[in-house]
Amino acid sequence: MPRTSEPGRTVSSRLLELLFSFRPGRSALSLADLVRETGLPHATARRLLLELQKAGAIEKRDDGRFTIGLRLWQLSTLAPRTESLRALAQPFMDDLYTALRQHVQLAVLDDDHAVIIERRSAPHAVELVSQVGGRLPLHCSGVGKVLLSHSDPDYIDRILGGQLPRFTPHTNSDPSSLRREIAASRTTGTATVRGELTVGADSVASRIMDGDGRVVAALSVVVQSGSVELQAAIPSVIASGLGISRALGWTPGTPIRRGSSLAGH
Amino acid sequence: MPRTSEPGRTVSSRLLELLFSFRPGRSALSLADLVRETGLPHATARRLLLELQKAGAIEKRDDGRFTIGLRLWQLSTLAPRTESLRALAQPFMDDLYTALRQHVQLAVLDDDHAVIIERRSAPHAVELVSQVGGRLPLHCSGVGKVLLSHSDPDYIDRILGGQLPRFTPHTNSDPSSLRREIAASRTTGTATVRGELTVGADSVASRIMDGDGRVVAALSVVVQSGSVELQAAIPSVIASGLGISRALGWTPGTPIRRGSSLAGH
DNA sequence: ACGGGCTGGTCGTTCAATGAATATCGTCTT
DNA sequence: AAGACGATATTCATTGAACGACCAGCCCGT
Repeated sequence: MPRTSEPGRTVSSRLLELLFSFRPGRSALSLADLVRETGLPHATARRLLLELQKAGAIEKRDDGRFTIGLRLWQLSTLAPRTESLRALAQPFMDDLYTALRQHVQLAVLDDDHAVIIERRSAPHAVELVSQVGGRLPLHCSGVGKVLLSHSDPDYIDRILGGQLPRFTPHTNSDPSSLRREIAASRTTGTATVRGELTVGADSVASRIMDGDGRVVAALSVVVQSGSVELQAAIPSVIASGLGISRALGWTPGTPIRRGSSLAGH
Repeated sequence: MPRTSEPGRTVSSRLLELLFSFRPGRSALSLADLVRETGLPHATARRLLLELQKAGAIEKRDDGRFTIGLRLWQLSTLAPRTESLRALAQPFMDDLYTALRQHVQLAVLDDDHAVIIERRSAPHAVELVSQVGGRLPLHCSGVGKVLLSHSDPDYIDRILGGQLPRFTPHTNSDPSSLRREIAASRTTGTATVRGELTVGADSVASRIMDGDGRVVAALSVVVQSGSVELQAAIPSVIASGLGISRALGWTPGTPIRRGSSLAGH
């Protein structure tokens, strides 16, 4: 007797679950991998994967493993808040990188995390945890604090009231202390972290506004602890952030608004 | 009595059809737009769109229109032949751009087209038809000719035997003439086009090899007709292409193979 | 007030989706 | 060589999830 599956699971949900099984570090998955990941029966997974493949959403490599397809990548270039922002920000990031020779990151808010949408990487600088497309926690990353501090109060409450995992001994996981930091970040438009996410990595971030004054992104520089005086990097990050904001149509007179946090969940 | 729909159309196909309705220039679609585009009934389209939204594949803007979601963009960063290739190629493209101050494009082969996966754009250079994520025809673009010439003979036959649309009076749509060009391109590793795709735009392209000697991409420079002597740009494009190839693990001794054309269809 | 275009929601019918079972292939192990 | 294993393919009777006609608001411009 078939129909063993839990009800409420739609075809679409299974299809999307298969798609989103691909993660950084697990970007080439075999049928068996996907079955393990999703818990779907072989036959079901295979059928759905063939449909995904036919549409070009995924591709099958010579070794039988599946990878994300180029058609899906093309689709993703249509995502707002990435391609246009990236294109505008690139020259500024190049300049900032040239000036400092340190990691430069651009991130936006999504679903309780800061998502890195562009980076300039120094080959021999600190090793970083995440790559383009990766996610950073809001409470202990430079870009995260900046983005969080310019969100809705409700959203801030939810984040600070939830899990605040500690990544290093320096991670600040105290809600009231964080709340003070957030308040300060909202007035200055910047935030700094010292070894809170990765031991030996410090970061300074600054906000980026669109033409309506909404904080839509954050720009940061990550340096090895002690290699560069972080304070000295702040003005350049602020200036570059303002430059990108200007390119987005923002002018110094425009009042700065909280970003529409697109609250996840 | 429902069930009017043509049989053979699966849920998955409808879901993917909705997703792939998003195109450059049509990147924010309302429910009604998507219904028109796909021919699905309102209710069906809405149900599927809600599932896509729940999974984060698409997002709903304040005005009710749907756009590609950030989660989907994150997924796409896992696509092979894009992110890794882009990251490696970027410095070389920067250098080439600095040297020439002209459009620089990086493209790979997919489904009968050359797909642009990265670009450096000169603000005041020729207006180009396509953007990052866009597609170029194989028979009348620089990158297209290079990629085509390093494909399987069967694939070349299929392309040259199919439709060869003419975009300008200079478009070469004669199969036998194109075959000679392709053969030449295969020996030199480069190709030039003069106003074949866009009037007033000339282009020169060079191949890029991976560690196994497979031609996996093509690099091109696009200039306004007459503004720069195209011949003069060729050496720099070749050198940059070789630089990227070296970064991919290729060494001059490695024999050059036809790329695995991932034949569409 | 009215029509047209849009989004949001309901519900009985039915066919596409399901997954246990089986086949097949390649690769180790004994 | 035989057997065990893990993987990818393929089949098919059963059934509940997907379907879409229909209806209800809502916001326009007229």
